[in-house]
Amino acid sequence: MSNKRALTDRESALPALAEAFREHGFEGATLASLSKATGLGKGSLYNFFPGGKDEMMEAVLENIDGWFADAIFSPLENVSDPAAAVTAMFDDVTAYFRSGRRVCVVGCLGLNSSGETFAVKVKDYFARWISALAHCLEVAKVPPAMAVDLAEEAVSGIQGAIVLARALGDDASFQRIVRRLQSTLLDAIGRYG
Amino acid sequence: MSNKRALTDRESALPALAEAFREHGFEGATLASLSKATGLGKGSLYNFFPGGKDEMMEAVLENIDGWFADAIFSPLENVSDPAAAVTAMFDDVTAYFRSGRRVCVVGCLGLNSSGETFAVKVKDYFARWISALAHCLEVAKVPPAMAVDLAEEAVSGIQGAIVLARALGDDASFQRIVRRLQSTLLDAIGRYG
DNA sequence: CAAAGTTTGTACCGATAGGTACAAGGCAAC
DNA sequence: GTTGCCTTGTACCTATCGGTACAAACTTTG
Repeated sequence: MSNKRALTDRESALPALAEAFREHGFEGATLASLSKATGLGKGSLYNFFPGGKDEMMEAVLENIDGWFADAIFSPLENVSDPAAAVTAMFDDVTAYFRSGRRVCVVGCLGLNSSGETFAVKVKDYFARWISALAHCLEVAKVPPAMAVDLAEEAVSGIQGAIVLARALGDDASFQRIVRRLQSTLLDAIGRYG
Repeated sequence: MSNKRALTDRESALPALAEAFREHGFEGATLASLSKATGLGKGSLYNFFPGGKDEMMEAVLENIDGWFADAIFSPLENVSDPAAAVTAMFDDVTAYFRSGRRVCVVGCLGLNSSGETFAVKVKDYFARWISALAHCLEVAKVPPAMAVDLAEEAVSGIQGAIVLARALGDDASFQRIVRRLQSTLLDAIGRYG
């Protein structure tokens, strides 16, 4: 297979690209910084991503979305033990966002106008997260309207915790907030399950 | 007074500057866009803000902080009726952030490395908000540890609501989340007050 | 090894970034 | 009206932006 190498390298550059976008934002990330982050020259970068920065971000979003689909969304959508699934979600999310030290690329994109190009992907990511979590709560017999409300609150709360933890430079606050969100959900599950 | 005009114009440019920084972020806001937003030429901009973009953002932060100090922090710090103060805070915040359509400049600054220059101001803003709100809850006889937790949760929750509402393009979600946060606080006040 | 295709560094492009210099214009005080 | 200060537009600077071109180097295939 002639394109095996190419695809592999393109794929393996994504985490570094994601990290660079996380650190500097989409506008703030220059080709020079992306080149340094990945260890690839400009030539290679444009070889793998002919569409430039836009295509790189697109690929990064796809990659992130894939990770979340596997690690977060699917387990919630195909849940058998809701309480365990919720606990696992919070554990995975805390690890993924490094207790708020790591920023959510998707959330950040939505915040300024440079991300308008990716608006659909951003929206879908959050919509799917909320509906997956709401489904999980409904399986635990939480009334549908309340399930959606709680799911929305939890996803939003995680984003807020990232903002606050970054602003205060204090991941302990992230942990506290997320722990509270988790018990709110577990309480609801316990109440109806 | 010879410098009255100058100071007035500098001050009156701040809202437009803030809006431009909100829309494009700090890195994304170019001098051209700042010039267009304020209606001031480059010459005037550098006359009022010799330090360039950094000084403009500094002034914008100062301005925002002043507004919050007057409208949000002080009423919480010098509270007599905690329930009314909390309700007023949520009303003012909802109006200020236009139900999440408007982004929080301070929160955004904390998210990427371009805001490191302003880290102290960002941190102080959130720290003061949380401690003012916690104080308000303590006046309502909420136990101190719980007051801090609730305050942290509320401030963080507002930031999360902005992120989510922007991402989904749906201010109704902002309203729902903020209403929930408000009742959580009012419940606590009612329970102990 | 030779042929064919991939991957890479380097040099380069026009556009625009943030910032400076400065002369012309506007405005108050006398 | 004239003086002196403040304000402003324009022209200009260098650095860097995202992006292109392309030949050299490397792989893979036979």
